[in-house]
Amino acid sequence: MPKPKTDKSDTKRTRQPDVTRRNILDAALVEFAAKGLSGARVDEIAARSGSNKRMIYEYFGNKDGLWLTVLERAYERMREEEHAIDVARMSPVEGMRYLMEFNFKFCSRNPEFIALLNAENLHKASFLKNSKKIRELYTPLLVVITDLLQRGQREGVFRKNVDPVELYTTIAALGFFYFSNIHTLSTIFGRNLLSPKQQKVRLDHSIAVVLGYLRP
Amino acid sequence: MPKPKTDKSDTKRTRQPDVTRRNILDAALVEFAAKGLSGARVDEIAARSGSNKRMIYEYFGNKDGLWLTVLERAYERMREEEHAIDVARMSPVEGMRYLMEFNFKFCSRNPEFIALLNAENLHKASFLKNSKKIRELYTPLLVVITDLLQRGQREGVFRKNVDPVELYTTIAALGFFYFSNIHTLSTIFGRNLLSPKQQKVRLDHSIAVVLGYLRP
DNA sequence: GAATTTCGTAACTGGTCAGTTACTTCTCCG
DNA sequence: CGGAGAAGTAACTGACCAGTTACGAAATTC
Repeated sequence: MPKPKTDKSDTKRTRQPDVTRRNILDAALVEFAAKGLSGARVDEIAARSGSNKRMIYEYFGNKDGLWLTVLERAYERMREEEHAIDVARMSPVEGMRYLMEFNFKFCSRNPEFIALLNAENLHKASFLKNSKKIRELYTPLLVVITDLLQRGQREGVFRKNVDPVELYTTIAALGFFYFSNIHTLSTIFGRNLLSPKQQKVRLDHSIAVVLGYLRP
Repeated sequence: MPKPKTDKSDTKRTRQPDVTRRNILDAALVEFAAKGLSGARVDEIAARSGSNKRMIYEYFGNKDGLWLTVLERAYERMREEEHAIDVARMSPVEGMRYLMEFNFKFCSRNPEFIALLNAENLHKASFLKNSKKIRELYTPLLVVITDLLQRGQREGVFRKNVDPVELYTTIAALGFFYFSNIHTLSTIFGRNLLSPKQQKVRLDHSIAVVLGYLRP
């Protein structure tokens, strides 16, 4: 037995500070999203990350620092995905439809993002307000919407005098709210709103609302 | 001095279990809304209520029991306010406009309700699901919307084939989301969305979206 | 007005948890 | 190699907190 190196799984055991860092952030995202800031347990995050408490405090200072980093990272990810959107070649109506679908499905496949935002709003966005990165994350979706609106108005397929920020908020609301409140809504309506079928119904309706509104 | 009765403020000091109960619930609403379930402190609730811990455990069993009661009470209040709505004499368009305004302003003036619902959704509505009262609280707003839709369709001022549940969800979303995410949105947009001016802009836009969609 | 029940107070208990520390083990680099 | 420093471990600390208890004070009832 010259070099057993490690008893653990056969992952290579070289130094990878950035991998460890990422593992911690991944674990923290899950834990924070499931239990909120005060409900989350640092020990649990350490265990789940495969790393340990000491590293968490080494990299992130304290629980709050970890929270802020997780939050910023979640926004960054969303921004990255949004950047990949290209509706320049689509017709305004087509583009708007695509945009709403993207937003809706993003919410559907990122429930942790929803939970994180809700928790941050509970704290009156006090962490986000102190973030240095926050100014960069003005969402690109807004730019795309503005462009679509202008083209649609020029072509006469959209009504005039639509404020892009308001429309953006409306689109965000139509996606976000459904998933944010999906458990209480499911309980009250006695339906499982998480089912793909119900999700499709909801998305179709949302698109119909916005496109119906945008008619000249 | 025949009967000084109490050294405290001149509130009467007779036995009033229901008043004490209500005071506790009021205090709990504030604390829970501000800090969530796990963040809230029972000691703080006891202090704020003017009563004490012992009474809390006497009336509500434990922290979770208190949470559920607070939640049910919040829903009941909403239902009561909704019951007072009477749009029977309004035109469909007028009625719909009034309904959206009511919903929006209810969210505006009940931020604790918003916070409570978000916290409950974080817990996957596990408390609400176990509530015996839950079946009663199918919101009356839904009935009113159904009626308005039918009348509007008969009169030819609303489009056909609108699902009342979907429209209800949309209206709820347009009010709820804005206030639920008001802190992160304010931070990202760099505006104070809590200001009455911004609120009016938002409400007007929301109404325009729904009425615009409903056009035949 | 005594007995009984309700209400209030404050100290206590047992457990939890964020953050620290002392110490060991591994990895990297010259 | 071998030394320096990074990564890992686990025990520890001190604060906090949900829930309990023991006891006293007040109020209702008969």
